[in-house]
Amino acid sequence: MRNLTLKDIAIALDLSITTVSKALKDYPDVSAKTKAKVKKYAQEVNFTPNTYAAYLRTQESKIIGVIIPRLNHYFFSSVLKGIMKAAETEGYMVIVLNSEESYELEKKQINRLLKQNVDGILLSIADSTHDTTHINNISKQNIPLVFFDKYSKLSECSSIIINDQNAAFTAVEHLIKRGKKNIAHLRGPLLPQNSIDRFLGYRKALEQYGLPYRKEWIFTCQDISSDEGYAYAKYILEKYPEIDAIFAVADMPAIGAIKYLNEQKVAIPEQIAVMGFSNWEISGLITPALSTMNQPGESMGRMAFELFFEELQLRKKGLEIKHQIVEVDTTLVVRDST
Amino acid sequence: MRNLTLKDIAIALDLSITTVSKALKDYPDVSAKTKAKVKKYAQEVNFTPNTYAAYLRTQESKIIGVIIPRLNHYFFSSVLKGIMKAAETEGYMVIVLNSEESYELEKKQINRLLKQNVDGILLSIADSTHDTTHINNISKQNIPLVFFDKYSKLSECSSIIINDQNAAFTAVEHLIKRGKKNIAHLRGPLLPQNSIDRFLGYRKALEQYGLPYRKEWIFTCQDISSDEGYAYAKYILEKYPEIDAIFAVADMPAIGAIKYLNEQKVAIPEQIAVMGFSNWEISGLITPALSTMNQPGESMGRMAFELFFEELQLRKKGLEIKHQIVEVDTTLVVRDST
DNA sequence: CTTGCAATCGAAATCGTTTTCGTTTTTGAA
DNA sequence: TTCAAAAACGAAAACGATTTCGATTGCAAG
Repeated sequence: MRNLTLKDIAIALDLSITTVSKALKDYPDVSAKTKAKVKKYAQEVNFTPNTYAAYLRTQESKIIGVIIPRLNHYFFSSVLKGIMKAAETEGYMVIVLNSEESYELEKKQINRLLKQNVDGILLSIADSTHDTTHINNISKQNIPLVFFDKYSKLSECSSIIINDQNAAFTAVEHLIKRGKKNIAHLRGPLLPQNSIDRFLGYRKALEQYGLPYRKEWIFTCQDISSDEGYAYAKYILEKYPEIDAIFAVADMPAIGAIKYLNEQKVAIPEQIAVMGFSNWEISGLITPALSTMNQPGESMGRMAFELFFEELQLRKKGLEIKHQIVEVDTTLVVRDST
Repeated sequence: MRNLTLKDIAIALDLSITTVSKALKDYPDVSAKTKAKVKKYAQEVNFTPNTYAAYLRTQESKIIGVIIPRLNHYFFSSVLKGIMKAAETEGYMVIVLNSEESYELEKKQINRLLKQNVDGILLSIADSTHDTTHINNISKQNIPLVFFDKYSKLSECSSIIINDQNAAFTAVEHLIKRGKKNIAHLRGPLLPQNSIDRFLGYRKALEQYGLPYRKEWIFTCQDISSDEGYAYAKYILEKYPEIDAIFAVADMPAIGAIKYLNEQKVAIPEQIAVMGFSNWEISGLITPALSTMNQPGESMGRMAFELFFEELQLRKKGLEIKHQIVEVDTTLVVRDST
């Protein structure tokens, strides 16, 4: 039982393939009567045109590609969910690829998508990506590219991001307002822009409130893992007992830190407050519940798709494409850890 | 800069399209010299055949579809990761769709994939799926279907699953060996087989160790959420203070229960032990760390793809297809909550 | 009864690859 | 030198949809 074709319908209704095709696409040179007949029949037999065959003429695959740096990761899978939901409403399929935060793999996955002739690429760049020539290849193939969350300032294209610096500022400001004066920062890797911006927001808050910035209180989480948070909390407690708050680049290291502090029966937030970033589902469920900055993954995903879709329409109409950089609001979520 | 075609190569090397195509596919009626020349050039210009055009002849899209009931869910996104990695090694792309545990949406997504002419479908059925006619449509289209984790006994096809009943038995047995005698069960919804089997495993363990089975100690988590675990823990503490252990159908309800017990300063595991199921990344990070049954998501994903791939090879060769049901081992992970 | 003009319809080319089958070239033996 | 067989290549037809452009029909005006 294979899928039906235009030919099947044409034979059944004693029409030409051409007329059937045109009737279904509301061409003006098909009579209303014929259109109705064809549409009714197509509906009955549940006909939809073969997308691969259509691609050959239209060069539109109705498939987009999404490259994600981490898959089993609450924030990114939320974004993915938003992308998929939005894509569905416009009849697009989503091919998902994983870069595993690796520059090499990211390059490879981009090439795979270009070879696949997807209609667009949604990308969150890997932590280890240090140049963007592979990304610029996408523009050469003339297909829309949209960044979400992790972007590159070197490539000019539409992006859906948060203001990491402001969000980090708000987070650290919150710790300061809680009376904390010696605030450590578990920062992310050195390359990605969001990791840099969060660090800058942290430093700006210290400055603005007249607190000293101490380089040795910055700890780099290469993998942004809970293990690193755990290990750094141990180190902090032993080496810098004066530290009274930790601002982590993400929820995972924060949760790792809390894990260690709990084991050592350190009072949270009284002795050490802990602040995360992203608002993972789990962050409200640990004890004490983690204060964090909420980053609306699903709606970021939806908007990423919409940016792609708008750009595609402009391209189809041959209009000038104006890249949009959309900043989504983050919100402070105060729980028990601060 | 569009992608190159066979025609471009043919012109460049002054050959026919036919010969180029055959050279690249190692047909015997092309001379070794020509083959070498064509392959070298194709390599240089980084040629790969257009998959959509190839589909038209071969009816192979080199795309598979995966339908997942929940996306931002550690276990399922781990499975997805495994599927994608395996697919990549065989040159397959993966279209991901979300059923949101909804029967209606699952039906719709299956139809979308059939219309897309994917080469196979990997499916974990939704909790609310109560009949399987939509699933049987897949076999009618004659494309391979593989279940992972949540399967249906009504549809005969290859599956990669765990032995939920045995795993649940092991979990409850562990609680009993810890000296617990009044064990409640936060079960999953009524329909899905895994939820039923875990319940049966629970009951079997009670029986085998001579503990009474009490119907009122079974609590149903419709959404398998932490909120439900939280609420049931409250209810249990108030209504059945004699209960000394909780076995949850999944980690999330278990974590919710622990959240409440922590708030009430209930000693875990002394007063009440808590056992989860799945071994989410987070379950080792909460306090107290959650004991659970490990369910190897990523390798289940890999194996699901392999089952699809094997079946595809058999179909291509016209051989008889034998459906395989593969049971993956689960392991008891003992942490601090039991 | 023509002629002109809409209104409808359909033939055919096209997209890029695969594959069948026929054509040309080469080779080796007579 | 000739001829048959083997080796190497290419023409052309598919796959299914889209779209251009030409063909047909119907109808009203001249």
